[in-house]
Amino acid sequence: MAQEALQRKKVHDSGEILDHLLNLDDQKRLIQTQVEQNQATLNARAKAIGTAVQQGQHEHAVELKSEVAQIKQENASLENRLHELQEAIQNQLLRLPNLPHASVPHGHGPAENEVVFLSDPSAESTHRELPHWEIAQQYKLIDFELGVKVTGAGFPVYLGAGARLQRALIQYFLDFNVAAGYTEIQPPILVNEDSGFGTGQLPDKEGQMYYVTEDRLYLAPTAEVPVTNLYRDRLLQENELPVLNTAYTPCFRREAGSYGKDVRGLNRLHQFDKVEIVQIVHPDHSYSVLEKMRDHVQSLVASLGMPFRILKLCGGDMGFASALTYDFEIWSAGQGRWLEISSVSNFESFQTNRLKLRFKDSQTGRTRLAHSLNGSALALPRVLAALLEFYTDSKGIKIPAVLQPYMQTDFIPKP
RNA sequence: GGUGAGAUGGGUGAGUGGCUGAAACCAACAGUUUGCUAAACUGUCGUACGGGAAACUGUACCGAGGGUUCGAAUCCCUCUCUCACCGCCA
Repeated sequence: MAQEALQRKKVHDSGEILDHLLNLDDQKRLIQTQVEQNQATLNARAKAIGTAVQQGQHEHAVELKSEVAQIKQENASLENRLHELQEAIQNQLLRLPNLPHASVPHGHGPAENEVVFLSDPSAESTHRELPHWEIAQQYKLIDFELGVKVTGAGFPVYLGAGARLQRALIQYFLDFNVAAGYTEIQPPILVNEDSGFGTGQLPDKEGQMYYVTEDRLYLAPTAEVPVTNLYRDRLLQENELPVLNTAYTPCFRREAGSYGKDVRGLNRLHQFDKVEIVQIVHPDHSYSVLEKMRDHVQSLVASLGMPFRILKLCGGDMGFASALTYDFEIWSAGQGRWLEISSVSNFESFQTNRLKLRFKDSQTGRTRLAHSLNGSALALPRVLAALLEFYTDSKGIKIPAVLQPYMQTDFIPKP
């Protein structure tokens, strides 16, 4: 069953890996039993020596000591082997992706994703003259060249109304999330190695993250990492669930090896802004919560008034840690293509297992792993791209109604 | 960067070699009692892994890793982190 599920996530040698794991586990158990039996004997002997010495039976004590020495020696090599096996199992396990939910479509890539919502059947026939990078230049909203000078490609500089538009989007998104019950968080943007493992970026995405060698810290690729890790090593009471957090952070991605028109303008950046929502919930409710998060993001995207669609990702296109993912794509009217602006996922216990994030089940009294979910609400650059393309006409840029209070205007006239 | 102190269960916090998986208190849970709430009383109450159908039982864990010892939360070494004071600084 696990093998079939793994194959859906494009783990081709899943059979081998699982056989190997099961084999390792059998060996481990066998040796663990032996080691523990020996240790039980040692513990008993230690006690016996104690009483023997107290009662002045020194010869008996000496006898016992030599016996202990022998068992210890025997156990040393067994323990070494046990540690080796445990490490091997851990390494294998860390490299195994989360299993997809039963409803996840089969498939290898974007072509097999399932469109589950389309805001407007004629979306793809919506065309505008200019791509956003030309609008941004004309209106002096973004200067890509300046960013290259200061840092490098993929680090745009937002200017004037462009900068204000960024701030308006961030604030609107945060306010929208807070109104839905999310608590706003301002987390650190640099995270340590443990946090990277906690949410599953490590070891899977080593090399995708910027790394500060001097202090051994990673630049967060998404607020998901610091915000979810807030709850690492926590044992929550059941009544503390669900946890709803939202956070705005810049996000940093190295994204090596990408080039061409797919990455022009705001399509793909090394630094970008994103407002994230994170929930930590009772495992029995995580899928109904996922649907609620999907609805929440849907109404947020819809409020911007542009064509968009929702995809249920197929196994091959899903992330390492996810069990079920909905992607939101907005129509880029100037480029004639869909752009991903949000990804909403249920990670089930994949992250919480690594995080040791548990709660006390009030019915059974047992500790159980919570489930974690997150989603973008929303990622800025492609929203801005689509917005500029969709709302610009020969006279200027119309500001969508929901952003007008933050922009303090409804229109940016053509210069 | 310098100096000093520290790291124990959900929390506070005792514990300097065997009687400590760990006192006490708080929180939590179950029950008793008073009409509800509150209070009081009684009891339960760490985690992981192994064995067992289960009752239960074995092992490990007192920041992490090593060492001394028959025996380590307790002694020694290394590392990490936290706190305080000083220096520097938005």
